[in-house]
Amino acid sequence: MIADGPKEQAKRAGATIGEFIREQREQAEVSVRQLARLAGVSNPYLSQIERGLRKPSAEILAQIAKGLRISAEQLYLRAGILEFRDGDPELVSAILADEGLGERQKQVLIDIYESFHRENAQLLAAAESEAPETPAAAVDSSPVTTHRNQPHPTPAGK
Amino acid sequence: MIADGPKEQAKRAGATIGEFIREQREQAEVSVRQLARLAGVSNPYLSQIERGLRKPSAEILAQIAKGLRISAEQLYLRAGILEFRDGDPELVSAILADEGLGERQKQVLIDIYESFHRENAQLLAAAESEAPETPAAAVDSSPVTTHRNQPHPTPAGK
DNA sequence: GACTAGTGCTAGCAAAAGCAAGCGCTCAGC
DNA sequence: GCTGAGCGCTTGCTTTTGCTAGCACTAGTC
Repeated sequence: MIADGPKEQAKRAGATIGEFIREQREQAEVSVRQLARLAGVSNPYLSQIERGLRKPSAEILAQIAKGLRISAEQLYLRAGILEFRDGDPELVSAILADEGLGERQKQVLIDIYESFHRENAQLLAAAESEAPETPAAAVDSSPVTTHRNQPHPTPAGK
Repeated sequence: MIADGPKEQAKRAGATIGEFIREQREQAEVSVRQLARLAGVSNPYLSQIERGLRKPSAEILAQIAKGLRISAEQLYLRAGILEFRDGDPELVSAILADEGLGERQKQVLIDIYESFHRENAQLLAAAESEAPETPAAAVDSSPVTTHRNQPHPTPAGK
């Protein structure tokens, strides 16, 4: 499962996963201590993880994911525990092809997906017009801000 | 992600994963030393894992999976690192890989997708229990008659 | 019998993971 | 000024992980 060079992979993963956790934490606008408390890990250890000084176990990653309110798989992917699965170029097509969903459920999912995309695109455009000298920062901060403001649709499809 | 009682879960996982690895090894008719060599871990450590004396990291599990020629995800599931997911694991991966979404938006989509699947599974079960004498009518009225993929994630072995 | 090859496991150790205690710093309030 | 609260990080410790060296045992060959 580990493609090649477990040591190199782990080293790259160490830098990647720590940066990713920090990004998510900053987007959520919580401090190291706050996230550590939410996640149930020690704050020095979280700090070390973010700086790539430690390689956390899957269990710790799951706890951090819980604190960040994201799925553990996302952290596993970036930590190299799971592999990205290529193959589906179009998410909409994949949704439509899923035989475990009713047609209306498919439409609900597609609508939500597309509305997320539209909002992200609008925020990205607005951020670029406001801050043309820092486009990376604008991209990083936009999706979470949008998600916060968007009311959750209830899964009512039948 | 960890459902309940991380300590109890880990303890049960310790017994479960070790027994599972031993079963797979015995089915493959290889010795502890042979599998250890194939997997690139020490044979005493593999023996300890099988007997539940140690809790191996995801990296070690991935190596053992490679030696057993099974997917690492199977071992992760039994070790409690991954949880079973409703629906198509490839669709979940596609959502996670979509770069036009924020991480929390991805989580929202996955949650909704899974809840749809659970609803459909329940409706399918109810339809099958209600209409044993008219199977054709039950098939027509159910939103989804067949589910292509099993709830298990597909093996990612390469 | 001795020897070899293989078996699973014990014991002890080094390295790594994860933690608690505490540091120096910044900021707000008095 | 002082104090308290919060910040991220350092340090040292305990526990856990994963390993090496080696043991006792079995089976086969001479």
